[in-house]
Order: sequence, then C-alpha cells, then structure tokens
Amino acid sequence: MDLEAVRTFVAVAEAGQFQKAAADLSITQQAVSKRIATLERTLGVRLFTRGPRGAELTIDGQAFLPHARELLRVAERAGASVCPGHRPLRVDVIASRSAQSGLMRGFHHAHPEIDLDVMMLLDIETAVAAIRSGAIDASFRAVAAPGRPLPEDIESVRVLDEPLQLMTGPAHALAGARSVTLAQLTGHRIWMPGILPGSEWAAYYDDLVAEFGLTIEATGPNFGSDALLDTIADTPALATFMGEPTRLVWPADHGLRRIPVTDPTPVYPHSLLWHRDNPHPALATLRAHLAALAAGHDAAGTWTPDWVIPH
Amino acid sequence: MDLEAVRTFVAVAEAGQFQKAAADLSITQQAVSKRIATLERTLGVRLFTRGPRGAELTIDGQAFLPHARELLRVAERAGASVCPGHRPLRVDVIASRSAQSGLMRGFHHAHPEIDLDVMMLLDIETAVAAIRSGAIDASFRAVAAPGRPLPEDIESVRVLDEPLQLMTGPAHALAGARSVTLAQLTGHRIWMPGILPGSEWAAYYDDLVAEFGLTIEATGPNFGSDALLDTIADTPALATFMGEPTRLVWPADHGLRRIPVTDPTPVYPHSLLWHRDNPHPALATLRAHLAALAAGHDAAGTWTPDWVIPH
DNA sequence: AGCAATCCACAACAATCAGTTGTTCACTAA
DNA sequence: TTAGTGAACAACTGATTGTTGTGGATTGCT
Repeated sequence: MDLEAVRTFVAVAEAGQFQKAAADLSITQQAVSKRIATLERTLGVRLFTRGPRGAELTIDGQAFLPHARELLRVAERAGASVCPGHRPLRVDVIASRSAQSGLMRGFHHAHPEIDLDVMMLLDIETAVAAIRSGAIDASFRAVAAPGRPLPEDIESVRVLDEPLQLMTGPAHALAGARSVTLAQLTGHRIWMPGILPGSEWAAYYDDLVAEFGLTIEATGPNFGSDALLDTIADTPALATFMGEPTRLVWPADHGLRRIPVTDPTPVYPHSLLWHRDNPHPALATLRAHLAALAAGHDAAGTWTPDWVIPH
Repeated sequence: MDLEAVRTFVAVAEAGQFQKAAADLSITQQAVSKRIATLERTLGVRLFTRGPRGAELTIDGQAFLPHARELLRVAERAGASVCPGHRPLRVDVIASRSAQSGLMRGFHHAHPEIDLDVMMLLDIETAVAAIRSGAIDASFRAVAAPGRPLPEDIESVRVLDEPLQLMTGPAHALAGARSVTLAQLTGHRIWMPGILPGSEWAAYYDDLVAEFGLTIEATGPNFGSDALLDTIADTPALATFMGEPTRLVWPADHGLRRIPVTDPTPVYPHSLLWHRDNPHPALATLRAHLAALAAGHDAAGTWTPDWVIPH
C-alpha cells in the first residue's frame, strides 16, 4: 500500500471527483485514475462508484476513509518526530521507574497540546551526551552521582522525591509489620536486580548500605517488575525496595506486603536535566509544570545520599 | 515517505544489521542500504550508526521507531478494514442518535478484541441494500416503518427503548415543570430539524402528532445538536425531544431544562438489522451482547407507534 | 603483522513503475 | 442530435528500484 495513493484517495473522497483532486494534487487526472486503480487492485475492493458527475465512495470506501485519514495523520507525526527544528519534546526517563513516566503522564494530561516523545536511554552518560548534542531535550535522573559533577552547560533541578517502601512476601520476617525503620533492616537481604555497577542507582544503594548496614544484592539481570515481585512473593528471605505504585496491579493471591519505611524514610531523588541553551519552547512549559509540583516538599524524616544536590 | 522503507527500517532495527534484515525481507543487502539511505534523506536525519558489527539506532532512530511501528500497525488495520472475507464487523448507526454509538461503545468495551467499524449510512433503504449485499453486517434502525415490511432475508430484533425527554430553554412555559405528560404538550411547538420526509423518524413523529396533537416542526437543515440546543435555549416558544444524554456536556449558563415526559413516556425503539445468512463470527457476539442488555425491559407507561415490531 | 571474515557503501545495468500527452468511451443536459 | 463533462485506455518517457559486482573499513584470529 502506497502512502501517495492513500493521500490521493482522501483527496478524491473530499473533492468528489478525480479531476478536482488531480488539480488539488497538481497532477493529471490520468495519474489520479491510475493511483486509485492500483490502490483498488491492492486492496481487492472498489472504492468509488464512477458516475458521469464524479466519483462517490462505495461502502468499502466509506469504511476505508477514516483509516486512510488516520494513516496520513500517523505518517505526519512519524515524520515530525525527527524533524530537525520543531520536533516533539524528547524526554528521557529511566526504565522501570514508573514515577517518572507518571510525571510525564501528568504533564501530558495538563498540556495535551504539546507533542511528546518519551524515551529510555541507557545511562546517564548517554543522556548527558544526548542533551549536549541536542538529540534529546531533557532527562530524568538522580543526580549528581558522587565525584561526577555535571558539565557546566547542563542545568538540573530536583523535581520529585519518591519515598521507597519495602516489598516482602507473606512469609518474610517483617511481613506483619505496619512499618519498619531503616535500622530494623540491618542484616536483611534486599534484592535489587538489574542495577548496573557505576550507575547512579548503584551509588544510591551503596550509600544506603554504608550508612545502615543492610545487605543489598544487585545480582542477576532484570526480568521486569513482574518477575521480581513473583520471586519476592515466594522467597521468605528476600525483600526489595519500590516506590509508591501509580497503577501497579498484581494478582491478589500473591500475598505481597507493602511496608512503609520510617526514621528516616529513604527517598529516591529525581531530577530533571536539560541543556542551558536548549531553545525548545515546550521545555520551559515542562520545567514550569514540574516546578509547580515540587513546590513545598518536606525533607524532614527522609534520607538521601549526601551527594544529592539539595533543593 | 514510503511504507516499504519504514518496514525495512523496523526490520533493520530488530535485526541489528542490514544483512539479516535483507534476508528477512528476501531482498539483497544493497537494496536495504538504498532504502534506508533514501528514508534518511527524506527525513533529514541519520537513523543508524553503521559499525563493523552491524547497525545501531541513533537517538533519532530510537525516537522514530515507535512511530514507525505505529504506522505499520495502522496500515495493516486500514488494509484489513476492507479485506473481503475477514474484515472488522461493520455496524451502521444513525447519525446524531448518540444512544446507538453508546451501545457500540459498550460492546467495544465488553469485547475489545473484536475489530469494529462503525459507519453512518444515509437511510434505511441504503442500509438494507448494504446488508443484503454483505457490504455491512448490521444496522441500528427504528423498524419497521408502516407499510414497508423488511425483506424476508433480513432479520431484526428490538434492542433498546430510548425514553425521550423534553428540552426547553429557561424562558419556556414548561421550563419549571418537574415532568410533563404528553397530553400537556398539545399545542406546543416541538422543533426537530434534519428529519428527512419519508424516513423512519418522520413516521415516528407523524404518529406522535396524530395521537397527541403536538406541533412538530421538522423544517430546516440539521446543524448538529450544539446549534439545536443553542436555539432551544434562546427561543421561549420552542422545545425539542432528546434521549438521555450519555455524556453530553454543554455550557452551564445555557440554562437548558431537561424535563421527563410521562403518561405515557414516548420511547424511541432501536432495532438491530442483519442478514439471515451473514457468517461474520462477531455478529453473533454482538447479538448476544445486545440481547443481554435488552432482557427484562418494561413497556408499561410508554408509547411507541403501533407499527413498531413488538419485543 | 598478516589474513580472513564480516558488514556496509558505491557503481553499473536491467526491469519496472509512475506520470504525461493524446484519445476514446459513457453519460447528461440543452 | 449535439455539446459538455468526467473517467478510462494507449503509447511514450523519465525516474525509481532492485540486482550483480566490487571496494573500503573494522574486528578477530593466527
């Protein structure tokens, strides 16, 4: 199926006749006739009834028309997604940090007129390089990792503190607790698969380990949160940290326990990074939106690594 | 932008290299190289970084990939929408009878796996002809009009009785009523623009007029329910009939009044029509869905023309 | 370092396709 | 009957696409 043919089909459907459509498209009537004939042959149905007064849509044509329009719309969006100059705002989020995509969902809901492309890059180095090159406009990260200050042309602001909760199976020693303190977790095994060594997460949990003496195991690849929760539910000796789920649903018989952590509550600090000179107009809107959300947070009783940039 | 090029792009992105993608598409590696080069030229950006180990997506490529996949998905749905043999279930509804599209929304919600094409044909003759020819699978209509029995190969079942309510502006004589009877409407002017003479609606309201002596004016073209409600709100002498709105929203300051009609309540009978021999598997599902909804209705205290097929 | 293997790009050629001009056919209105 | 309108067919031409053949760049093995 040829997009030009589809475009021609829509033009004829709107014009009501081949000749006018040809004029609209700046081609000859014969070319339109050929394109429609080819399209009809590929689809295997007749799209127009040709009469002496022009062309009218058949029932099949009427059914096809909205799909054709949708196809052209999607094609235009696809082209615009990489159009240098005025493409959608490209925001990078960390995979499996649902709080970040939750923020972007909220932004999209508040500003549905702004075209967005939410992406997931590999690591903060890639993200920073992409921001500096202009390939992406903003990135959600937990910055800055210790000893790796951001380049001068990258700006950042802390936008969300995500309180971490403890997830355990029903047979875990702490399964019955209404809440636990970080100190109570000393000696317990916390499983956080999929954390890359050297990443900002690794630094975060390294600090947590150093300060409170938990055992954090980052071994094994990350098979997704479903697999993680399956294992947690079945393994009495294991627990994991997780943010407040925004819309997470798991089978009720899993028996998973979600236990708040207090005194202090470890929070995972999300920051937004962008290039000092990025001219994308939607970037300012995003920053304003996030700034409005972040206003008035309370840092009392929470814990973050001391290298985290302050508010 | 060429759909074959987009398909090639996705194949390369999935294969990770041009050669394997070429094998998957049963063309030569050089053809793949050319297609990608052309696509990159049209889009104006580089989509892959070519290395000695294959091709990797650039950031632009990563942003484009989901759009490309969506494009192929939509193209496939567009083709399937007219595919003879196993196309989506085609159901015809009457324009501006929101209760019918409401029923179809409910069906779609209950059976999201069933592909649907909801269409709006002109009149019942067209619809019956389309059903007999197999061009559409089902049609919502108010049948049968007096003196025009359905052909023998068309089956029908009454699926929804839609109670009509009176809509008036704030200055209308009945604006303050909690409810009105049909007899109270004698002499009042009811405006129902856009009703075609000879249509099933016309027959419905003709009977209503004959029995209760209202004045129904069907003059003027239908500019849509927004324009209709605007006029009703501003004209003290006019009112109109309307079904229970499913999700209708109008500006609060319109001052429109929605008044139930009783003793009896006129109901607009919606029926589903289909061809006796239609083999579409989803048609049976739709009939079962609607039959479950229609079960156990109560005809007491309602009015329909006596030519309406009974339950 | 040398060599083979892998992978992509360029060049030349063949086949096909799309668009144009010229013309014919079908139907309607005067 | 005769214009007039609108679409389809035919022949031609230029452009596009895919093929084969080949070259350049990088990696890994010996």
